[in-house]
Amino acid sequence: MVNDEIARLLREIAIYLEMDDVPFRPRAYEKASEGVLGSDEDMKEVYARGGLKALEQVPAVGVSIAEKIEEFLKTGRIAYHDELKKKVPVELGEFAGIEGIGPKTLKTLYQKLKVRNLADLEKAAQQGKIKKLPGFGPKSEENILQGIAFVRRSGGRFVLGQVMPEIELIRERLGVLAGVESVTVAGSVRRRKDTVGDADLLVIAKKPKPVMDYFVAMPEVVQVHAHGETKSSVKLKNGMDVDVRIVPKESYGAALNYFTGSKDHNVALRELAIKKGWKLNEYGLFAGTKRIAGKTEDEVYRKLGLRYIEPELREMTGELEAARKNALPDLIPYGSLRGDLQVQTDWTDGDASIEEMAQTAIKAGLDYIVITDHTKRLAMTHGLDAKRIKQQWAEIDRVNAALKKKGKKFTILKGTECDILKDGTMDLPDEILAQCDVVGGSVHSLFNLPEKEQTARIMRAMSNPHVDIIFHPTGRVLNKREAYAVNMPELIRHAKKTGTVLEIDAYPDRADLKAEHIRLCVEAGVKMSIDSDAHAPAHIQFLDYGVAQARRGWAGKKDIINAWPLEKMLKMLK
DNA sequence: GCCGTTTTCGGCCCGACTGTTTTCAGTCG
Repeated sequence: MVNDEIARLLREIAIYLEMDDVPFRPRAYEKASEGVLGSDEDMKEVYARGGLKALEQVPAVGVSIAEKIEEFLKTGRIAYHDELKKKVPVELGEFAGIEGIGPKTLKTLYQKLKVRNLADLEKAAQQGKIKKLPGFGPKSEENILQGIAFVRRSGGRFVLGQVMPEIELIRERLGVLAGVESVTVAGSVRRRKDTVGDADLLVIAKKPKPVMDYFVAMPEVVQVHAHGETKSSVKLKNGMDVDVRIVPKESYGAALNYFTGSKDHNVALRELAIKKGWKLNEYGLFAGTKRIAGKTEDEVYRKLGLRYIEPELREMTGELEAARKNALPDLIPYGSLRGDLQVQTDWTDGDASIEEMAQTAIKAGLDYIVITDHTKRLAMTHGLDAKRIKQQWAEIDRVNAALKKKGKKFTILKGTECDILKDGTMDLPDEILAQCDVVGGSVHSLFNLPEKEQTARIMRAMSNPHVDIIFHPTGRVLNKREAYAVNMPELIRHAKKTGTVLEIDAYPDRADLKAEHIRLCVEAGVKMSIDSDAHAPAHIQFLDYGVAQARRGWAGKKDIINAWPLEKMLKMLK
C-alpha cells in the first residue's frame, strides 16, 4: 500500500504549514491525510481506475491534493513537500511521539539551535542550550529529555486486551473514593479500538481535588504531565498515559461524548450544532448561554437530529448519515456468542486438555466449542497427522459422552486448524477433512510471499469443498508482525463465491480481520466467526474483544455464525 | 485547501493546562 506513505507526506505538509501559522490549510492537509489512510483501496489502484477524478472522491481530497497524489504516484515525490522541508529541514517523524513538542517549537529549535533530529535535540538539551531560549526554561528542557527517553523505550501504542486489566483496576480504585459518584472509561478504550494510545477516565465527583491528588500519587505513576482541578494526566510504569477529567453531573453525557471521540466524530457533531445555531462542548449543548442538552449522550444525539450512535461506530465512516436516516446497524451484543470455533489443547501447543477447555467453556456460558489443534506441517507444535487426529476424535467422543452423562447440554465438535501449504493445498488429506465437523485453514508459513501468490494460495484453500473457515485471514500480530500481503477485497469476493467463513480472531494481539475488512464482509454478505484462539482456559474470556472488533465493523448477529445456535451454525458450513 | 439540508464563496471545533510569562502562546485531546 502506498497509502501510508502518501498520508505521511500530507501530514508533514500540514505540520510545515502550521509552523508558518498558515490558517486553515494545515487542517485541510491533515484531513486529507486521514482520508487517504482510512481508504481500504490502494491509491495506486484508485488512480488506475479513474485518474484524478477518482482520487478526488477520497474523503477530504480535492483538486489540489489529488494532483499532489498523482505527482507522488508518478515520481515518488511531492515537490511542495520538498520545498517546505527545505525551509525547515527537520526529521518530523522522529518527533511524532514526543509530548509537548509541536510545530512551533520545532521551528524555533531548528532556527535557533539547528536541531534537525532527535539526536540533535538530546544534545542541545543536555548542553543546557534550550532553557536559555526565549519562551523556554529549565522545565521545558527537562520535559524534552524525559520525552526522548520514553520514545526510545516504547512504541507508543498498546494492545487493548493487554492493558485493559490495569485500566479497570484504576477505574475501580477511583470509584470507591469518597464523594465519587461514577467513573467511566472513555476515549479509544470505550470505542474498543484494538490498540490504544492512552486511557481516558471520566469522573463525576463533588470534590475534585482529593480525587486528582489520589490519582497522580498512585504507585504505578512515573510521571505527572498535568495536575489540575478538572484535568490531570499521568504516565504509568508500563508507558501508557492515563487522563482523568472531572465534570459536573449535568454535563456527564456531553462530556462522555466529547471524551469518547473520535476527534473527527466530535468535530462533525460540533459543526452540526453550529449549523443549528448552537454550540457543543464538553459541558453541554448550548443555545446562547442556555444548556439545552448534555445530561446523557442520547439527549445530545437526539437534539442534533440523530439516533444514538454506539461508541464503536464513532470513527466518521458514515455513522452520522446512518444515524440521521435511522439506518444504523443492529450490532452484535457483547456476551452473545454461543460457541467458540477455534480452541487448541495439549494435543498440540495448548496448555489444557480437551476436557478442561470444555469445562471452562461451559462456565463461560457457551453451548459448543470446536477443538482445532494444529496439523503436522507445524512441527514445532507437534501438529496432528491423520493417525493422531483420529485418536483425538475418539477422545472427543469419550468426553462428549461423559458430559452427557452428567446432564450437560454442551457439544465438543471435531475440528482442525489445518495448515494451508505453499500451493494452497491442505496439510491433511481430504478424506480426513471430510470427517471433521469444522475445518479451519491457516497460513503459518511463508508470510512474505508476494501479494498475488499469497492471495491465490488462500483462494485455492477456500475452493476446497471441506474448508469452512479461513483462520487468521490477515496474519497480523499487533505491535509485532505486519499483516501478510493479501488482496482482501478479492478474498472476500471469493469467500462469497465459495461460501467460506472468515475469522475474526479475538485473541487480543491478533485481531484478524481489521474493522474495515469486517465492514466489507458485512456489505458483501460474507459470514464471519469470532474465535478466541484459546491456548489456555483463561483465553476463552477474550471472545468479547472479538465481538468489539465485529461491532467496529458494523456486524450484527446475522453476520457471525457462532452467535447462532449449533444446528443453524452447522447447516451454514460446507 | 476543502466543502455545501444556508453556501460554488466564505466559512473552517473548543477548552484545560503548562511554562513561560505578567497576559499568553503552544500543545493536546
